[in-house]
Amino acid sequence: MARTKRVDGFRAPKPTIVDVARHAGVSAATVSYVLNGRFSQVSEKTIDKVRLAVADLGYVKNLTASALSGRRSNLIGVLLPDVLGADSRNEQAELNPFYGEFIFLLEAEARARGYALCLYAGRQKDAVEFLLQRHLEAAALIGFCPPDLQMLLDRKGMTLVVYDSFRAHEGVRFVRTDEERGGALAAEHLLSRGRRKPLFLGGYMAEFPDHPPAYRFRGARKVFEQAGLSMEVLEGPTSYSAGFEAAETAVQLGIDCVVAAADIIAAGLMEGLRQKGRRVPDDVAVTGYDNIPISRHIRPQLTTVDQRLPEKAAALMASIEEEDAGELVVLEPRLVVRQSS
Amino acid sequence: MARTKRVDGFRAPKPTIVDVARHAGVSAATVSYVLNGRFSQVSEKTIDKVRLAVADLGYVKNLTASALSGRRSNLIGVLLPDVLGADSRNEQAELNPFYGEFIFLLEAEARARGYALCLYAGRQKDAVEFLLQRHLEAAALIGFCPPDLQMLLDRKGMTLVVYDSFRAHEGVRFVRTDEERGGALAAEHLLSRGRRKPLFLGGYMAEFPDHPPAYRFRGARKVFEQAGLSMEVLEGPTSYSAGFEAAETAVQLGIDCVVAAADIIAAGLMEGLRQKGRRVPDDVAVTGYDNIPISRHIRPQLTTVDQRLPEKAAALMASIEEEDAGELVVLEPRLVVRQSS
DNA sequence: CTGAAAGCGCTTACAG
DNA sequence: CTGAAAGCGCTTACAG
Repeated sequence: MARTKRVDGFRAPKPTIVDVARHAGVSAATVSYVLNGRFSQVSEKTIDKVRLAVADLGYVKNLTASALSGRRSNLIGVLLPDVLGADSRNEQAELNPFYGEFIFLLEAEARARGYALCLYAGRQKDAVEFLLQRHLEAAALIGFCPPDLQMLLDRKGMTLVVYDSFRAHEGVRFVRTDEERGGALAAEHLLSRGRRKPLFLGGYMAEFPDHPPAYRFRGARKVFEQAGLSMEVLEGPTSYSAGFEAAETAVQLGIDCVVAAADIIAAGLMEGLRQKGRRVPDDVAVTGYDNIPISRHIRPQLTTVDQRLPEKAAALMASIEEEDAGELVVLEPRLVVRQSS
Repeated sequence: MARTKRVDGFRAPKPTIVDVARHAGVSAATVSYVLNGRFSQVSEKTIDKVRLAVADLGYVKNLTASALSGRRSNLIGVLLPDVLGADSRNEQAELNPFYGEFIFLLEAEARARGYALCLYAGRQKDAVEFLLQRHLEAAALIGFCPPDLQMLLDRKGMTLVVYDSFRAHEGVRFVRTDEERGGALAAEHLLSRGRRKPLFLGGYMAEFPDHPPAYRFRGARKVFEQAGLSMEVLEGPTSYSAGFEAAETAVQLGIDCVVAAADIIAAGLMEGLRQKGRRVPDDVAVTGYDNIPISRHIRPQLTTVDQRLPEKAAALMASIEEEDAGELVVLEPRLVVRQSS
């Protein structure tokens, strides 16, 4: 709208509600009622007149005005981690494929409910301003760990749903998978395959005991401990190269199975093991986590724990929309057995 | 904003420009001038007073109101293909990792210029309504081939930038890579490696002569023809499984190199070839297209053509923002030689 | 069932 | 340099 453009034909000015009202021979208020489905207040005949006028004029409601006049904006803010920026811990600046997939899932859920998504992936300190400025109805925090963002927004009355986080705050909603159960699932599976010398690979358990990898780790450890076994640990970032480089240590440790904190790590590890002449799963059984597409593509195909992304996207939107949604939705992860174990 | 929530403390009402004005002892108009950097119209002393009041009150401008009152919305619509929906031709419903990466790049570019992104990935027929409703300043079309969308929006005065498309429309801007050159790059490389029996794999050249794969195909064919060689063709969707299944035909054809229309196809092909006992690159040299992360991860690492995504994201935003941006920005692709060739 | 009017929070000519 | 006023396009009590 900012820029005027040379137009060969005539520029159709966007009709407003007043134009529709005039065209239909009614008041703007009446048009508004029809538009918003307040049919109890309008006669059938009037409804038809308005609808005809809307069609005739090609009227499209201006949601900006609608939002300003006190109604809902139908916009949901999605706060994403600053993967491209300096905040990121990922030295490769390589994107977890998970995000793209999740954004599409979320968008579809939002659209089905009449919302649109507004993205923000900048620095956390500027996130509040973003959310407050845009008249957003709610915010979904993905991979975001804002220290006081949640309280700040709560004071402004904005609904917040935090995805895949464990930090508990008053009045904030959570959607996540039972990560500990996921780790346990992987461990139980490896045990059932007769593995006895496990290694957990990836994540920063000491530094971020609140992040998913730490939960996966604890879930796996508990299972092995109950079987009288202890699990080695190798911390590291969530990247292919981290997994690749870990192959050497894995070999030195003489382990016979690996619970990787993410598929991408497992993929790197398997290639590293292959180059060292170790066979998967014969010498080392490997499980990943996330069930990203790559896990089906590499050979051997990766056994992994499915995050249930579609269900989580749906739960997230439901949690945003429903007044009485619970404070916490926890979905059960699912083991996907393939060739690597 | 839609929902009222129980708040333990008091709910801080968002201060408005009037509150700031009152606090600073000036008029709302003056506050607006300061907020918008119209400093020539305000004395230094007043500017300070206003700024102080803004800080005191924690004022954040309501961009919805700002947009409505005739100014820019600072919102850009991003139209994505309906990969999850019925429109999609991708039977696996598997997301091209390209999109996630591109969205992040675009968001960063947009943010740096003061815009936010608003996503839409629904049916094409509803896209116009989406764009018109939200008071968007411009739209970026990614993988979208709207028949008359462009003209429709042009009549409404909305800036459009079409990404990776070749359809020429009056007054629409394009950003893309020189796909024909990319195909040529791959072919020249394979020729220089002594390959003489090429196959082009993927895309629907007859059905969609306007889509990138068709251009890549023609670029590659031209190079081989000039060397006196003819190129086999195998059309198909852009998916791992399509590549995997093509391995059989590739072997039957007795070709010694493959120009794949996408990395994901090449990845599937290489695994298929491996299972048939063919070695890459010894028996068959393979090139992909896109340079997605997976191309570095599979073994042998895939030789591919880089799309120059970051540059394209920047060019797209520049094209949206700059009044006098050209109608067409074409970036040169780049060959990335790895192990598969 | 329908409409006149005020208001959402900002911006922008227009006066002064 | 500063402010009063109208307006952006919609919604919502409030009358009738």
